[in-house]
Amino acid sequence: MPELPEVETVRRSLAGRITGLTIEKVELRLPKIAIALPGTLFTDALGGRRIIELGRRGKYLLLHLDGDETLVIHLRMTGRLIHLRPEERGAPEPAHTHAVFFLDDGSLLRYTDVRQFGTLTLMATAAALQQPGKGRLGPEPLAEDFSFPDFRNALAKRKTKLKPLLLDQSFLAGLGNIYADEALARAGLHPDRTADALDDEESRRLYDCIRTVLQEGIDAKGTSFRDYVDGEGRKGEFQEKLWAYGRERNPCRRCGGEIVREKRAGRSTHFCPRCQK
DNA sequence: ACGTTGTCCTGTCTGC
DNA sequence: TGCAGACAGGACAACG
Repeated sequence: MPELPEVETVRRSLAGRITGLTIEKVELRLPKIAIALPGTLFTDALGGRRIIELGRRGKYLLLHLDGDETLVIHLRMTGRLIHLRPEERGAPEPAHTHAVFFLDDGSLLRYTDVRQFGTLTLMATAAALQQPGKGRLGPEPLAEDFSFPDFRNALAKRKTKLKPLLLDQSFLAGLGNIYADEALARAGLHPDRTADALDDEESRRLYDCIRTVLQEGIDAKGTSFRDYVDGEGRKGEFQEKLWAYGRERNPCRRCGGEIVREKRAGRSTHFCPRCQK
């Protein structure tokens, strides 16, 4: 599941390969995944556009194009964006390839998605930077201006439990099920704790652990628990460093207690009942 | 404001 | 072994 560290890794792996190239043609095999500006055809709108820069906001990958428009890509769970150099473009096309971008250096960008949940949306760059999805996005957890006092104040305003709160993209952008569980595990906080009941020290731990776990995820080039690979088709390594996610019935790395997996808000939630209080 | 459920989708796993 | 059903989940809508 591409979360912030995975999307950032895709961004970095693609940036050096496709920045500055022009999209000559797009083949869209599954039209429902693509959304263009009203009254325009997605494939027509992208042809001839130059890729200026690759950005990211939360879990959204942003391909900034000339003409002040941006292709907003959300990979959801199983989306993949793989770049093939000119000499690699004969490689067999994977199943579930929904869009192919032909670039002017002879290379290809293939978009595949088994579950068809991901989306490609073309919109004005200003709109993409402000709000790439339907709802408002919360702060970027790794940005310099994401301060502890702000986070502490935001926590104090919310009566909801930590697990659903961390998954709420309007509260904080970029955490998904894996990194939410990891941040809570590292912070030693129970997923059912109520946000406004955290004291200063606990809030500080959560703030620090969210940032640490995301940065370590990026450093390890993402978590390849099931499907995820970067823009060059490479798996990440953070799955080897997880404390909680996917480790049910295994010993807690901090206290040796048994990690459990229980449903919270419809999602599997992994934690150590002994040391996450 | 908060919590839950349903929707989308298909590959993989589980149970009989 | 084969098949049916459950499960995985990010964003969003709808409802209580």
